[in-house]
Amino acid sequence: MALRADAVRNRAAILTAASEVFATHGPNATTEQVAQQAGVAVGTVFRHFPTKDDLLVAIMKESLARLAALTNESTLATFFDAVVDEAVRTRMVVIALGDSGLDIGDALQGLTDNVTQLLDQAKAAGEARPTVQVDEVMALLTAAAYAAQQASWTADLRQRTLAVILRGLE
Amino acid sequence: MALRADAVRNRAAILTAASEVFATHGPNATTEQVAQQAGVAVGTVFRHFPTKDDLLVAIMKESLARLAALTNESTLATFFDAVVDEAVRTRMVVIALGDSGLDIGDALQGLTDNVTQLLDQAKAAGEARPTVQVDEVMALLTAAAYAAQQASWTADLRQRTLAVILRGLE
DNA sequence: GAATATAGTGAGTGCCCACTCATATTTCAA
DNA sequence: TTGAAATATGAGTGGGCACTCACTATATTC
Repeated sequence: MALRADAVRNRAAILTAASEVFATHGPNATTEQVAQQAGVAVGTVFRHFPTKDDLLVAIMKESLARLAALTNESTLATFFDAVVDEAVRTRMVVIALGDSGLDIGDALQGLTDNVTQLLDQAKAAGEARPTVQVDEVMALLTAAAYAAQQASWTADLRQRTLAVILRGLE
Repeated sequence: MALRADAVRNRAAILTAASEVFATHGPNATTEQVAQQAGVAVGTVFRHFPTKDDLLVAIMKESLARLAALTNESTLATFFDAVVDEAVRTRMVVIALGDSGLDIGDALQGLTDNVTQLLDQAKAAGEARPTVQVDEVMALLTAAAYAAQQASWTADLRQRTLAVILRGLE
């Protein structure tokens, strides 16, 4: 057998709790806080994720996977929106897309692959000029995600800022 | 009199040291590291800047002031470049432009004022459409500064990414 | 060149937090 | 049902780091 029933349950609870706690208090939130939110002792958290960084990596990968899954049903424009949404909600993608020193290379690569397809479609639809490369798009996604974190961002400012970027890609 | 000669000297040394240390090791660098780099004891650092945050605020303000001074001799395009430069060099502007919880509101306001003028000039020169507002520009500056921090950014990627943003403003 | 205020020193203090481990509890196979 | 393997528990440990303070050193004033 693989994993005891309670272990499965707790692992899930910890991941959920970690998402909420880190989203609310940022990556400096305590492992203790996560444990409490999950209704579990600290030791349990560390059994499942030997390191706080492991926990961070886990939820960042979840986040990236969620975004990668979205590319199927998105245009470049709606995807930018989705990334910003996710960034605001989880506060983690930003670090993920960015340079965090954490090892999420593979998940990032997966996302990049999907964005490449999205970009190709956009080019075909005349929404992106042919000379645009994926790395620019990834860079702009990171940038948008980060900037969107500002407390001062209204829905309006967000819309206008993304509009500038999208117009720039055309 | 205001400040003893050695105090003036040390204060300057501490600021310089702090810039270097934080630029190299990020904002989590130790106050002890700063002291060493400045050739001074920790106590001295704390005499001048009662809090580590005070020190961070001080060098961020320097950075922002440096940028504000640049707006006179810049176009919108060269200013974007300058901001990215400063971001890469100091690693601090990013936090400054962003939402750090630190109190730099006034310095940010000063910068915003200058950028407003820059934007007006750009509009007059036909380099920015009249509907663009300053807050978008500030947001895009923040975004660019952050994205530029990625280790993976080559000069080429940077040029292409900024080009997209600038084209979007037109 | 004292006298006094001002500044510098750095070992020490307390706090926070990631991580451990001896012990208690739960699951599950037989 | 039972017992051994897997998990959970949470008080404790260690280390890092911001910040202090009793004391020493230096600058300035007259």
